[in-house]
Amino acid sequence: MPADRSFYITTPIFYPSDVPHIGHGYTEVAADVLSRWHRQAGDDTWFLTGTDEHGQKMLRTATANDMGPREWADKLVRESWIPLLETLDIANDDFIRTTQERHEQGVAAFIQKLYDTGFIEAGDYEGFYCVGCEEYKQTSELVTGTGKYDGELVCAIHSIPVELLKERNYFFRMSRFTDQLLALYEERPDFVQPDSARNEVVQFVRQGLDDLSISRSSFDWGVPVPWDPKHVVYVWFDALLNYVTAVGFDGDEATLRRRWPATHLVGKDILRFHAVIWPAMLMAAGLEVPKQVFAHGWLLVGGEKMSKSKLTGIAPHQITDVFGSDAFRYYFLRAIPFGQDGSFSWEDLAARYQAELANGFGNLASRVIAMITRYRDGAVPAAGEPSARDLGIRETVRNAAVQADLAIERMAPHEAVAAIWTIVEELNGYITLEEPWKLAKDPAASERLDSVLATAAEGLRALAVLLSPVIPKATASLWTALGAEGALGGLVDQRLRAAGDWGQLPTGTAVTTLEPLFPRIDPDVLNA
RNA sequence: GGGGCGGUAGCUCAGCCGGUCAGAGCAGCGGACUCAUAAUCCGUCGGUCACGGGUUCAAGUCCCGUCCGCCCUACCA
Repeated sequence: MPADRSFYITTPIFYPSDVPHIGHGYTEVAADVLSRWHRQAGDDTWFLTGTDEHGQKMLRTATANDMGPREWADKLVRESWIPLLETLDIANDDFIRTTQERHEQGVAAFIQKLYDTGFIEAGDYEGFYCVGCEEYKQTSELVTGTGKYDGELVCAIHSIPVELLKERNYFFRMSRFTDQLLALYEERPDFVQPDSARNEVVQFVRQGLDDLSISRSSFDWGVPVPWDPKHVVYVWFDALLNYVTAVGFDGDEATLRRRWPATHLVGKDILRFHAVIWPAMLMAAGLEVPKQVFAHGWLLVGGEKMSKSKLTGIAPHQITDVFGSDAFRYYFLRAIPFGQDGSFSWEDLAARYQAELANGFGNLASRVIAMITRYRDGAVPAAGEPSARDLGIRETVRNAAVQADLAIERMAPHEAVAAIWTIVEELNGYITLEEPWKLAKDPAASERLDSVLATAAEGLRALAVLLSPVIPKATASLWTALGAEGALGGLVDQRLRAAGDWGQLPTGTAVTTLEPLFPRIDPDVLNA
């Protein structure tokens, strides 16, 4: 694989009026780990996230809060969304807001291009419109209201009355792309993943696509339609374009060529926008479709999809305040097969923190550093002729590195972590079998003790590198304690695809005190 | 109503094209050990694989039906 291959990954851009919960956090963390891995592997990596700030709903919540929409968005981004990224230790390369000039200008150029080439035409649209959904509803999507709205037609989702509107709108001729899209799904089975998501999309498109109304004239919070400024661009059509406007669409061809196409991480609920509408838009514009649209699962709390209305919503800081950002990152990537729904519970989180991070990895680091300090004055000794067991450890490390990289390649970070964790398990077993504390009492076993400690230290070196995309803070501490920076350079500069190569930590490297990487959590805190 | 995905040990889940597939981790229990965050290592208990039929020499594994759950349809990642 060429070292300079491009890897461009995106999260959905979030709607600022939402309150950040662990579902948003999960998406961010997944994208972050994948991008950190690729970046550290030497790929030309770009990780984009951001916010979706246009639309009628945004305008109304801003008005309700006595603010202008832009001012309102600024406040939410500053107070909620940027802090979310900091809470989770997210290393995104860019943060796009749909109210930025670079985006609005790109949207205008894109829609003008489609208009000029006949993919957008004017049409009349009349229908029931739900303000909450920001979209027109079919009558089958409406129910008869009760209580305050007794007898009125109300939206089935929001339970508020719909408005009968007639608009002279502009339509995107999406229906023309039905066959091309089906061919795309057929030719590139990986375009939509996992398979369950792909099946849903294919079934949906087979029923045939309608044209899509992509402008609104009843309010003005959005990107003006260039040839008819009384209209603004429909918020989804606007929002999807962030993925290209952020990397140079319309103006910076070199950057666009360098980054695009992207891997899109999305939640299952917005799969259609990304797997149907978005590629159709790109086809119309003559741009490449995305590399992949990957729908991850929902977090289930108490067996049900996490929900604000059911009070099962959990704010990311509730977890990081107790366990730290590394634990959040590790837990969600390790415990949930990427692409499937996953159960979250505090009990499971606490159990894995204790068993895997504290007792497994953290304690391993502590015991190795402690023994090198105690038996060899803190200097990593030189290994002698390797025993079969020593060679076994080397093999474990090599395999783990290879398997982890392959797993990341197929969007299976949970498998990558599991592969890396075999090193933790093997190394703990190795130390128990070799009993270095006994070797230390026997002068004749001195050389063997050197080998055992050197093997363990080198194993830690590999672990620090391989785990750095997942638990960057703990691995940075370990890297420092190993004294590796002087000889090998910074942790994030270590090449992941070479992490399994044996013998990188030099003899004589001075280790230093290591505070517990994952200290035990006071049970009283957990029960609080 | 239409579509998708599930129902396997107390818990979370592996089990691809049918033939050691009845498994893993955690929890529980017993033992070893002491370098380490009362950590580690070894052993062990534990399931009529939702239910009822069917195909087959052979079915968690395929087919039909039933029940239950979740999701999409109907923009909370």
